[in-house]
Amino acid sequence: MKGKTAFARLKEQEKEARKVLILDAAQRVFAAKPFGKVSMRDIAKEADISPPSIYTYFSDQETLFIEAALKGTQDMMDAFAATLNRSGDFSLDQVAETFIRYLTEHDVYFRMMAHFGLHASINSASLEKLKAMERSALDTFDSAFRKLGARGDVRLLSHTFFAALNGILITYRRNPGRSEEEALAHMLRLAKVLCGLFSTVAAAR
Amino acid sequence: MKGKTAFARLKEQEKEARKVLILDAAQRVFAAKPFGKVSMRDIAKEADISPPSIYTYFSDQETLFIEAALKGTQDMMDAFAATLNRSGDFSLDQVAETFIRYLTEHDVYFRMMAHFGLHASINSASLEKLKAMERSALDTFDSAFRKLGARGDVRLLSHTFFAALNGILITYRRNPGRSEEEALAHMLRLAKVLCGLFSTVAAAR
DNA sequence: TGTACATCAGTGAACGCGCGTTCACTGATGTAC
DNA sequence: TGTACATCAGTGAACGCGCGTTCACTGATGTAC
Repeated sequence: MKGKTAFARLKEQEKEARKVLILDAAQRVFAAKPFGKVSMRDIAKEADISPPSIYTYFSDQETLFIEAALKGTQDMMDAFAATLNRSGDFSLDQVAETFIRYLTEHDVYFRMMAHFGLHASINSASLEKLKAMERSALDTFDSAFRKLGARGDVRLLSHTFFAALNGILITYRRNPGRSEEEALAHMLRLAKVLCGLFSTVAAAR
Repeated sequence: MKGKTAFARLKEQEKEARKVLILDAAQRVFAAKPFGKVSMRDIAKEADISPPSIYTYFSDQETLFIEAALKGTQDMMDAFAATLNRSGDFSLDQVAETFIRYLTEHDVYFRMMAHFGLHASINSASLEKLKAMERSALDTFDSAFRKLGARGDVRLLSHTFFAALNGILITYRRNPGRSEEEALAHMLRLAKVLCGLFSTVAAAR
């Protein structure tokens, strides 16, 4: 009995590992083309398996896409937090700049989040994961505001700040006619303006 | 000769009118389903013509979609300006609230703009139109900031403000688990926070 | 250890579908004489 | 005014394609005795 369950557990782990391989392949495909143009065949090819194999691990396309997007977003938040920890600087300016830089460099994740924002249709388990990630980002902003001396309803400031950063990205990330560096420079400039506003007011509270 | 050109002109006008009918039908379809799921057959059906007929007026799908999105966005900006003019109130608060309310109620247009921001691939004539529209929105913000007493580089403030409002919309427009009214209320609350920040700083300059 | 059977990840081929677009044709309207 | 011809918006049917997904099968691995 015990041997059997151990064996079953091992098998499950293997299966889980192969799921992750497929999810990673999916993310590489998403990085290369718009969400709506990614096919099961694309992902299978990238993962080096046949298209039907995918159905051993995911019941259908939607499930795979949502899991991939969630994992991608989670990976992004982890990397974002790691970068901040490495720098040791949690000032509002630093957080904002890291956020903008990070999402500009890895814009797959930004497109994923934007996709959720635009066409949200998601089950409650996935939703909970997504909310948990947003919460962790907001916590980071909260502590930056507290450091600035803000008191009271810091969360509302964090919501606004988070939304504003997202807005800078969606509005100016693709600034046609300008180079990517110019677009990035513009976004960082706007983020600085934003930080200036928030700092003044947060400190004044 | 003169009769002939007059006739030709009339014909052209008719053709233009029928183009507009198709574009309007397209907009109604876009309002009902996500951008990526709209087909030529959908639009033909809505316009009450056969799918091949569309090709008399538009060379291909991409051309039709871009023209529809541009017309839609233009119509939106016109209606936005008209609403502001009707109220006669160009304060920052009023402009922001109208912007949020307008794009929440007619979210086709917001999705169109977001689509441009995400998957921008557009020719230079269309690009120029789009930029002109953005400029007109920014002008509105500029004058609101001037009214607040801001001097100097008002445009940078307008860019930031515009981006931040877009961000509030994309981040909280679809807040799953909350009703539409609650989402709207939250967005208006954040917009107020934003206006507070901008007002303080603009006035202090 | 050897053999018959069970399990199950993985596959090539195929199915049915909806898509953008083309084609050959129609039929209404305008033109020429 | 009547007739033969030209123009052109509009159409039903069809083409070719890529898609998500299913199916019957294979072949490797594990199990039972």
